Amino acid sequence: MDIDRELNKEQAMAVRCTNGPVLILAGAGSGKTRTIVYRMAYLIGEMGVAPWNILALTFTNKAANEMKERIRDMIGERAGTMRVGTFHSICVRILFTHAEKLGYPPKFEIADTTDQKSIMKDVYKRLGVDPKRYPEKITINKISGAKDELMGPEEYASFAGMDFALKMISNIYTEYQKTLFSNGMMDFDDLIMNTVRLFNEFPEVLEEYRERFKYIMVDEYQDTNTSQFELIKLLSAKYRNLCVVGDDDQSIYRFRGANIYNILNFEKYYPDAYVVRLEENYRSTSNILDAANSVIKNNSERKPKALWTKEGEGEKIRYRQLDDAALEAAFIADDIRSRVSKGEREYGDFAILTRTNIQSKELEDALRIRSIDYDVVKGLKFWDTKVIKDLTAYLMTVDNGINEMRVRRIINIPKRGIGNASIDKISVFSRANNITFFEALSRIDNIPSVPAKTKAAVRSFYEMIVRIRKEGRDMSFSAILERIIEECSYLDYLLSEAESSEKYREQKEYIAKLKETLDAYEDETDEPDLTDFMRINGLEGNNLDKEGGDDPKNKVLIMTMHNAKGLEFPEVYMAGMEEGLFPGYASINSDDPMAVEEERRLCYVGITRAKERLTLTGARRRMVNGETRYSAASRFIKEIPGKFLNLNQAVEKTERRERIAPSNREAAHRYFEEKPPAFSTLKKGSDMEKKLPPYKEGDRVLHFKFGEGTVLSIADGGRDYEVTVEFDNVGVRKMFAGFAKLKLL
DNA sequence: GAAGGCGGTCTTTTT
DNA sequence: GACCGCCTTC
Repeated sequence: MDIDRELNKEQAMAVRCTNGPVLILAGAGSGKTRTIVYRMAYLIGEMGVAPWNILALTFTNKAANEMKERIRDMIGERAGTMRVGTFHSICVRILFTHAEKLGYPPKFEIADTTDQKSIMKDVYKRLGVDPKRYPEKITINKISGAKDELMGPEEYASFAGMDFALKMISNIYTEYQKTLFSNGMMDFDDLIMNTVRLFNEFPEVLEEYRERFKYIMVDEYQDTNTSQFELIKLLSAKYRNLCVVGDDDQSIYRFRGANIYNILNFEKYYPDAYVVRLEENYRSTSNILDAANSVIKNNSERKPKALWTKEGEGEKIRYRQLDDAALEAAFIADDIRSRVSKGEREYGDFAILTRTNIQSKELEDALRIRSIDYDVVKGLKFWDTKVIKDLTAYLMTVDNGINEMRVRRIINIPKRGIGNASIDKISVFSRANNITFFEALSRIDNIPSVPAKTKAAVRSFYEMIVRIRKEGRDMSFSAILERIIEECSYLDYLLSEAESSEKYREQKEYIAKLKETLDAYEDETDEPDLTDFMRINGLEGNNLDKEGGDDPKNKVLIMTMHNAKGLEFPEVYMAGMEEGLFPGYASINSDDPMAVEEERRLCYVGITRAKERLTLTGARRRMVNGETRYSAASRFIKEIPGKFLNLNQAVEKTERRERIAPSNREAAHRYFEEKPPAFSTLKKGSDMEKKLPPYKEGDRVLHFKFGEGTVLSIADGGRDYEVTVEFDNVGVRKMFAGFAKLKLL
């Protein structure tokens, strides 16, 4: 390892600065991971630090795995004793050893988003809360936010005080927490909060980990929330060897509680912190980098910085506005295909980035039709599927039956004639007698007012589980799973429920995948245990991409920009660059100006994924929530100076006409004749004639969808006029006069 | 208790 | 357009 030759000056400084708090401000593509990995190797190789004294915290499993791999490449097997993982997985490991101190069973389970929802539903029912007045989702978010700020139910109660609505949330929070606890579960936020609690309440435990983790590094520091900050603060307080790496411009998880001020104020919190800035970008051409810079500089809350590169200008960034989402997808797919057929690229060189997951549908269709290999990188989908939820609930019930929620889930799957009324009675009975829900099943005869038919069904369900449990003692997990599927005729059930054969096939694939995962787990674990299995996998969202057919590498990747963080591709498409989608309506309409800034950071992340060629696309028309929505080009496009952009409108026109499906041709023609392009900033040489709308400020107008409203202002937006209208029912909206077709009243 | 129909909501992003 | 929960009917 020759630090001075293999790293630049700043990177080398970051590596050599091993004592005390260090803040590495690492711009996109500045060799951040490289620096971290070298730093760890340096600590071990040059400073004589024992590998097991190093803790590296990341935000995603992907990042953790990459880091592990790279450090292993550098220092070999010794790397195995370093602790590298996500905040959540590290906390799980700590809690695994100490959960009993907090009163949890040592085999606690992790409640994922779906589990949270069903627990919340149960809580609402018991407390008699109206989900219409207090939507579950919002409540879950509030509770999650409280936990991020380390507020337990008691603290929340005193914070709520006499405020009625807050008190309601507080009551729900208390009951929710009790339910989780009695099910032996922790949700994601609990993992962090409880670890902090453990450290605060048991100083000897904290001391143990302080000694263990003498050197702490935190990646993606800009995404940490308050509880995570507290955690690393506690852990690092003794030796103070805390090195955080991040980029405030890439903070994109505020909605999940990330506190950007953790990084913005790091130097205030640690006045003696050594600060290194990595500003040389090794990834992108200067056109791409300059575009990214010019977008992000519109944000107010950021540390000023200047990314630069030795790379040449490269190609200009292309922007294409197509007429609808299908044409947008077709444009991208054709573009990729032509690049590949010319032999310039392989499929694996391309990534298509989207703002939302739903956007992938059209893109997938377009790629599939053209036989282009692709993969969609999806979040937690696998473990969140109905089939997997069902079957793991079965497995856990066979294993121990402790978790009421899981038993309830499957007691009537497939239909056995055990309805909600009876389930509730059993639940009440179990509480009254202080036994578990599953135990109550064996005493179903003692529960009054359950119909005889139902009782018989419950008995046979209970006996089946006990039977499989007994027989399964010396079977592999996947064999037990097969037994369950057989005994319940689960496949028949799926077939009868499935709305399409395609879906059924997919579900069977999921089952096969689950079996595989179970087998792999049993193979590589000394003392396999289903609770442990669930815990590991509940935290690892997408290991679906591990398989991926013949050549998993050579595929076009479709993913959200959130998912793309930390990755890079020779060619990147950013699809859906439209006002209302990106930035999304929620952020535009938010009264918090920081909301749009977060979207802009996401845009910055997207742009900086591209190494050589970046294409931005948008659709004028898009189906959203079952209705057509017209949108103007994203403001982010307008923030990119023209000199970095290439707008080849002529090309677009011919492409567009070719791609229209015959059935839509007529409608499309009509559409083109009527509608001038909405995109407005690129005025030079416009041959469009813009017409002054027939209304003026203060006039009452009618919109085909939004109804009546009053014109607030009309602004010259280049090719078209931008009209702001305050609608009586839907509030203030901005639109282009050419599109909106407002009628004067 | 189950099945089928209706109406409301959702789509931001994830550990 | 899809999904979910609620309601009605059998």
